[in-house]
Amino acid sequence: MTNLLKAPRSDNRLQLVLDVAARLFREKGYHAASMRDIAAAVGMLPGSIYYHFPAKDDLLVAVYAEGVRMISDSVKAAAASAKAPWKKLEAACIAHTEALLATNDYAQVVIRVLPNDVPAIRAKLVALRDAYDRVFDELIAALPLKRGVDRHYLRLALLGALNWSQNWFRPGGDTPRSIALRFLSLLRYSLE
Amino acid sequence: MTNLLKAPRSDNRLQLVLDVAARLFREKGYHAASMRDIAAAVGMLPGSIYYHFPAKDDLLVAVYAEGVRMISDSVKAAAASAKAPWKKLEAACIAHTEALLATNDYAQVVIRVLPNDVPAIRAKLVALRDAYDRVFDELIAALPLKRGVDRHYLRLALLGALNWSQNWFRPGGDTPRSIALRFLSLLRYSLE
Amino acid sequence: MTNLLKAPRSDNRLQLVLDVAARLFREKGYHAASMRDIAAAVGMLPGSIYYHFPAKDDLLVAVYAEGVRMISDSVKAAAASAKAPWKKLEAACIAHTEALLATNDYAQVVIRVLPNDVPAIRAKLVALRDAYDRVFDELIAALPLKRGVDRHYLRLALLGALNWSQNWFRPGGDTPRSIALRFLSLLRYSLE
Amino acid sequence: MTNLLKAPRSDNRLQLVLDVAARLFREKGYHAASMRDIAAAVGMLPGSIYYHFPAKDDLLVAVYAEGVRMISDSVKAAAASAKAPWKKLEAACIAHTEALLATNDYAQVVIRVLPNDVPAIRAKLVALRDAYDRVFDELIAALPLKRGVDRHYLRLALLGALNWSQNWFRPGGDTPRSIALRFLSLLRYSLE
DNA sequence: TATGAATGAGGGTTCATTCAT
DNA sequence: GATGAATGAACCCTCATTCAT
Repeated sequence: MTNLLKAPRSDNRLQLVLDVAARLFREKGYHAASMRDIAAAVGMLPGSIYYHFPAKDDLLVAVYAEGVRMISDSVKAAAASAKAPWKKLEAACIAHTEALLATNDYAQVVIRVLPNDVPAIRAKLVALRDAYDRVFDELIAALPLKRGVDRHYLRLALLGALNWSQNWFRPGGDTPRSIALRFLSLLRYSLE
Repeated sequence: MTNLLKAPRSDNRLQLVLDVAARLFREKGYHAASMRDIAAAVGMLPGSIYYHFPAKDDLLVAVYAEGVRMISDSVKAAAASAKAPWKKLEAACIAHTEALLATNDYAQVVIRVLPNDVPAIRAKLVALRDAYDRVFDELIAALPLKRGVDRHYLRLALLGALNWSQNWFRPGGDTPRSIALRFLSLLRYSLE
Repeated sequence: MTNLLKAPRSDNRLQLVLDVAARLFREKGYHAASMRDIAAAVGMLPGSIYYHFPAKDDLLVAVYAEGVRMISDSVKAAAASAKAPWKKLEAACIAHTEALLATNDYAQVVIRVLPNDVPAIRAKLVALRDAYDRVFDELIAALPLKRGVDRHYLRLALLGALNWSQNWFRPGGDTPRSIALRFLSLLRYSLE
Repeated sequence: MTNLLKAPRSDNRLQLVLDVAARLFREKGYHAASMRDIAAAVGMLPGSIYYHFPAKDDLLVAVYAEGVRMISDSVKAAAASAKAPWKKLEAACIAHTEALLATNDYAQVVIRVLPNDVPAIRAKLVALRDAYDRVFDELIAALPLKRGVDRHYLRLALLGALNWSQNWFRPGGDTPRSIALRFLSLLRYSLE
């Protein structure tokens, strides 16, 4: 007489490990967050994590993947809620920035931890980041722009400026939303 | 014609230590570059580094300080070589980007290693970064801009976009110079 | 007839670590006995000790606590085996001196390693020593003494003389027992 | 044209090194007081000490020897100032205890640092301690005592109790003088 | 006399990881 | 699923000491 509802139970522990890893990778970075730290925060012993993940590397990959999935979903949903191309991009940037600065440990790890920090999985992390960039490529492709504007560089500039905000953002000042709007408007309108 | 003033007694190993540390911090990040790595690359024993720097922390602070000094000098010199405000900013951005992406291990460390990565010296690193930001504040203050343009956010957007380029730049593609020029022009001119 | 309660899963290496630490701290003192020494004598790797004790300090505290417990138990048992106050004290002094000079690594560490040698845990070590002193305070409180005899100083003199014997005792000469008896009799009877 | 009065100058540096070493050995013990600590407190570089002393061991031996000389002189002088044997011993004990607890870094090192702490020079330190014990042997030999009193154990008990006071003495409480007097009187007079 | 610069060994400790239970 | 106990390598750093200058 097996209980069919029991299945999700095991997922919950794994999910908890992942949540904690995401939080600690965000807070301290990859190297400074040790498996011991993570295990302690989960309420497990260090060795027990290895039942769920074969190595620390894999934990980071899993967090990264989840981070990309989450921010991607959230950005896509935001974009879908608007009609006009610029409004879509605007909604996307707001969602992106909010995930990055406030909402979501997973998403923050994707920006905080550099692929170069873990050479063994660099390629995987880069691939995940790249996949996410496609979302913005599409939104930018839909914009009506003056001839000669390089859409590739526009994406690089926009996301670069937003991503870098992780380095100077302090809660209590401007909101992620207003940061996103300001950056967009700097790019959209002529300065002179 | 020997230099009688403060002639260093031996060939300056301290400088070499600093150079090597800058290179390894840039390549691997702070945590992944060990004192053993640095010592080995210098050709010293690990303990010998401590004659020159009391702790790994201090090595990073020294590299950071030197990085800020170098990039700052180079950016100021570039700006001084132009007359018009926009041309000054342009020269500064080019110098900044070149230091960041190609030229200078020290400068690259300032962007690559996050203050948050080393909590014990976070404040020092932030202060050094901030001091550098002032250089751009001045250049931007001199620009003739439309009323309503937020100069603070302009600096954040511009430097953010440029700094983040460390994460996607690959030698052999666009040059640092052209990256700087493209970003500037995206910001300067209306997109539509 | 197996013990179902709290059966230690493997042969208790923690106890072995403690025993070895006690021996080496006694032989060499705290600073001269390295974690590597202790690990080697146990047959472990240095890092493995840290599974059982978070720091060398804690190892010493544990040895000290065990030393105080052991000598305390042994002294109390000896005292309990006699009736008259002076006989009780005599038995206690003999037990104390035997633990100190011959029997017990743990007890010897309590006398050999000075609280001042490890400032970080000085207070803990002093507290443990003080707790032990109480045992003798009680035995001395029960003595029938001439008016005017300071019982506090009597304890200090007696234990001081006995403890210091660690510095001149050589096995093969007078036994701990006879040392204790001689010191006691010097104090008990008039010299002139 | 040499200055004949210059000679003592060089002695002063050596003397300073010795003074500082005595102070630090007393404060921290032998192992915890590093050559760096000593050099820094002298205002020298670590290597410079080796001009005066070939090794740390030798520094300790020198401090020990000086300590024994000083306390010996002081005890002998005190004893010489009294006439009666018991008064001589009393004066000696007071001088001994004052040197031990308050006055003299050198003397304190002789009690604080155990010969066992530095196996390489154990024999030398023991010999120095032993030489000092002779002073008390003579004073005790002169006492008029009841037959059967073991003078050897009397010295061991008396000095043991006094020396151990280093472990419980706190400035501000009883003076070294009164400690010495109390211990002597405990031994001298019958307790019952 | 002393310094500047280093050595070589070893200090305490932490790391990711393993594996029998 | 997880624990208890350990491994082996590496961590940052400090030690007493040396020696050309």
